[in-house]
Amino acid sequence: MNRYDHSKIEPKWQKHWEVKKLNHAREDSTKKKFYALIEFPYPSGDGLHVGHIRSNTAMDVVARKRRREGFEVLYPIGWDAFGLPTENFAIKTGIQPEIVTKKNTDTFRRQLKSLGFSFDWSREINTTDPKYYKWTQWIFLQMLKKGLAYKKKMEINWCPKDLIGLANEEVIDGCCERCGTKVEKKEKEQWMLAITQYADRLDKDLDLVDYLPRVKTQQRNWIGKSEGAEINFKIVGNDTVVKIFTTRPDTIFGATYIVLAPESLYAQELVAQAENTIEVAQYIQDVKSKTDIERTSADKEKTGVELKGVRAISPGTGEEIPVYVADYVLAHYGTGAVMAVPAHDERDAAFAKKYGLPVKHVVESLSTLSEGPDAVKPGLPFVERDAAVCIVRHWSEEKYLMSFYRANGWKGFIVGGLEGGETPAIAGTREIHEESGYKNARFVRDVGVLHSQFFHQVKAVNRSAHFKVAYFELADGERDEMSEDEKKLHEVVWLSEGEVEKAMNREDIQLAWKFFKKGPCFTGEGILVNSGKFNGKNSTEVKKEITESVGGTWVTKFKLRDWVFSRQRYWGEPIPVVHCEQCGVVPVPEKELPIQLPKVKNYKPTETGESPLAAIEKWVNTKCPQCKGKAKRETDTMPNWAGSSWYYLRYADSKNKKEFASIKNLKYWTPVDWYNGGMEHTTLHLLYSRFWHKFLYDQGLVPTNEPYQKRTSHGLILAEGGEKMSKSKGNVVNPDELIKVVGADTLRVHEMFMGPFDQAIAWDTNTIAGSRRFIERIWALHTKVGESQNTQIDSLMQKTIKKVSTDIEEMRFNTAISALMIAVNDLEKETTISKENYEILLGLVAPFAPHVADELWSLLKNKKSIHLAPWPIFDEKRVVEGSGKIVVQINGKMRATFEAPPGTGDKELEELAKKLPEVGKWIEGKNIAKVIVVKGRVVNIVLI
RNA sequence: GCCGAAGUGGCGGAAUUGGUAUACGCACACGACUCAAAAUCGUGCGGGGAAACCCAUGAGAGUUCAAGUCUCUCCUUCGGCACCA
Repeated sequence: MNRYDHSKIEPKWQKHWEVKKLNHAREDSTKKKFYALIEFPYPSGDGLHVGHIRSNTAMDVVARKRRREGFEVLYPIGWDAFGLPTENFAIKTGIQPEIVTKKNTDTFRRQLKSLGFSFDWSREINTTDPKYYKWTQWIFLQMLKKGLAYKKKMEINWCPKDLIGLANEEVIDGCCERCGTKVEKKEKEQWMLAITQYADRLDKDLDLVDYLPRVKTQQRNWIGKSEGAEINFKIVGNDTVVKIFTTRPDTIFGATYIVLAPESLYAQELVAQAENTIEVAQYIQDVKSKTDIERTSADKEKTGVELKGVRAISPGTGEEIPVYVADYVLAHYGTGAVMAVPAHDERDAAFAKKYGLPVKHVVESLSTLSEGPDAVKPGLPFVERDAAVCIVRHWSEEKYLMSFYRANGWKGFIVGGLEGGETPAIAGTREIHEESGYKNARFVRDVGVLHSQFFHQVKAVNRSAHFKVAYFELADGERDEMSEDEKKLHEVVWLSEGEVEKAMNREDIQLAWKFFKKGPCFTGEGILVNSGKFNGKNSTEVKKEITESVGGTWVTKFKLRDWVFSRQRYWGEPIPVVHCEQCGVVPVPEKELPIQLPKVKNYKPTETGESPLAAIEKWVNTKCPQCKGKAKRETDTMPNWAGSSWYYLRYADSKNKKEFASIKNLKYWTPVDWYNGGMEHTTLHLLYSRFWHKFLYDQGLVPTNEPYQKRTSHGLILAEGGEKMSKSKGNVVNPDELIKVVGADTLRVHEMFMGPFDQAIAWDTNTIAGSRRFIERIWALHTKVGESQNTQIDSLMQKTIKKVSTDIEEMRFNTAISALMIAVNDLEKETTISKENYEILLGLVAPFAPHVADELWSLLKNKKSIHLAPWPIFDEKRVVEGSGKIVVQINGKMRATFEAPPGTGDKELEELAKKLPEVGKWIEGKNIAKVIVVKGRVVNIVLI
């Protein structure tokens, strides 16, 4: 056999591995286990995507390496087969989803097998198999039992033309994806899962697992934990109390009104008490009829309406303040009501500005310089001083007067002390004249107040300055000469807005400018004022104290919302409950599971928006398990996230008829050691399955707190133009064709070599030739195997073992292949290669190109598969120290290289370097300041 | 707006973690083989320059004997979240 023919080799070895059950995982093994997992595919009609191949190959490489390292490896596969595309296909064609699913999974199975993935096919699962979804339903019942599943009225997206409820992803720009009709909102009772009860643990336990940092942060942001205070605001004249949530209880003395979310219970309750009930009710109605996009679009102007005659008592000041209903407050977060502090919250500021509401400042900024010559000197006392900061506009141009102080390099505005209770208007006018000579400055307005602590170099004291920022305009350019003293201290310049922003080099001055340009809304930490007994204190430090003083409580809130678990669809797991006229919602007894999907003729939802199951009377009408009276089955089905929330557990014991998986098997296999999947699943699937797992853990049904020990993510493969691959764009790459032409091994190698595994990359069919050549070269090398002794080659192969081994662990597959290519290039130059070195090469290539590796391995008269051979072990003793090439730098620039035996002393290297002619011409007649020698690598000669 | 990742040849991308920038592959050019082509093999391949050398890792500063790598500022691109009080 001489020619490399992938079309013969690949099916041959695939069959061989299957017959020998090479990839079957055994839980009775005495070996240490390793559970490798990829996200099981949705078997779409498009067939396998090159993206699937990328992540499957990656974990296949890891799994194959682990087996050879002596682990008992579970690398399973199955089908996440419930879902919309199949159902929509059924609606359109009338073909049963089961039949479509069967056809699609057959295609996927054939394709995956043709790629030689080392899946344990004996554990194959399918979420649409009643033997599987029996347990999905069973887990739901356990949640129902524990009160984690409940019903709630929710709004769904409703297409009035297709008469169908739409998932969010089916709504494009507020319109139905398929018919373009504007989507309406419709209220429906929906099943919910209380994932929020696990919010804190889902956040905290991220500390226990080894996930990609970006996965962790994305989950943390999604969960959105934040701490704050709940504080009651009494409504004047009756018993109503509005509880608000705030993370800034320290600003409570600045609350000038409160705001209720339109959908909140508070709004519903208080609308009747308002003098303008009709107006408010109309506003609430208007908000409801808006689409999500209209409501949340980027920088939409805030709207709202006052509840006239309704007043709340601010618990800090005891003052009566107005009550508004406005859609910038969300009903589902916090308590659905907020106190508005326009002085210290940007949103409240915008709203207050629009509706002319009062602004009360209660926190003043305090910046303390801690770096540079003006940094506060510890130990020195502070000298307090009131001062005006003067922002001065040019008389004819859009320019502002800045003052550059010579002593400390401070670039700011003209500052002058306020003597004996002066106003900034008076003091400012005087100081502008004194410091710049300009005579006709006119005070326009106060801008804001801020405090600053720094070391005053001229006065040699720590200064605690209270800056009152004021805005002036010059009437004309009339000016006196600046005094010599002033000229020594600073110079004044006119700068445009952009130049001002670039020039300012102190935090306090930047804030002064921000107040001037954008209004004095200050959202930072600072000193309290106008806050009764809390005046002068640090705003952050007294948060809890203030909360307590107004009778509030300190609480933790989450952005995460409960999971809407109902779908008004056919192709999903039926929710296993019945609705009894007598007993209400009754769970189906566990022994009656699974509740199977009945066969139907029409897969379209009913006109009332219920799932098509509602039309199957024989199925719907049933008896109540409790009272045996008339009852109707729940016709909602589960979302396709349900089956995928626990599938990794089923793999541990996929044939079990008594339990979803035996605890014995779970104890052996779980947690999943390494789970690779897409970033797009970070906040849904990954979080949902962590939630289910924790629930099962709490019931004692699984042995671990977390399902996945390690989580990594692959980058997407895009079409050649860089867009997403999609059937509609016609840019999908067909793997069958590629496998036929270049072979599975080449395709696998190519996908690993394309680029960094975790980054998105555009497909490029042209470059695949390089991967094919690589394999052909490995093939050709087998004719060179013979007697050979070459320590250089031995060393190279040892280094390659090390590089490939660590690169696989870090998922740097592209550089692993690159190292193998380098090895092949060097081996090609030899006339003979030792069997040992060739076997090392094959051993390292095997996880990437398993078929050709096994074929060549057998040509070397090995009886057992290469995939049963131990993973090559790096032997440091056989590594020959590098050739001893030393780089000579002059002032850090490479000028020459020379050879020196490894272990040459530093001094000797220096002397050798100096003797080189290329070096001599640089150092001749120059003084050498010093010479730096990096052991065995660099000699850097530094000239003066 | 906030959070995260990244900017290196014609292209995909390397760089022992601060020590020869452009490994490996693709494309391209030339040569060998061939009647010819493909395949294969060999050589070359960041820019400027005859050369000595000089310039180059998004831009600008800084630290260092030495910076793609560290620090700061800015620009661009891609992801995620988006009125979360």
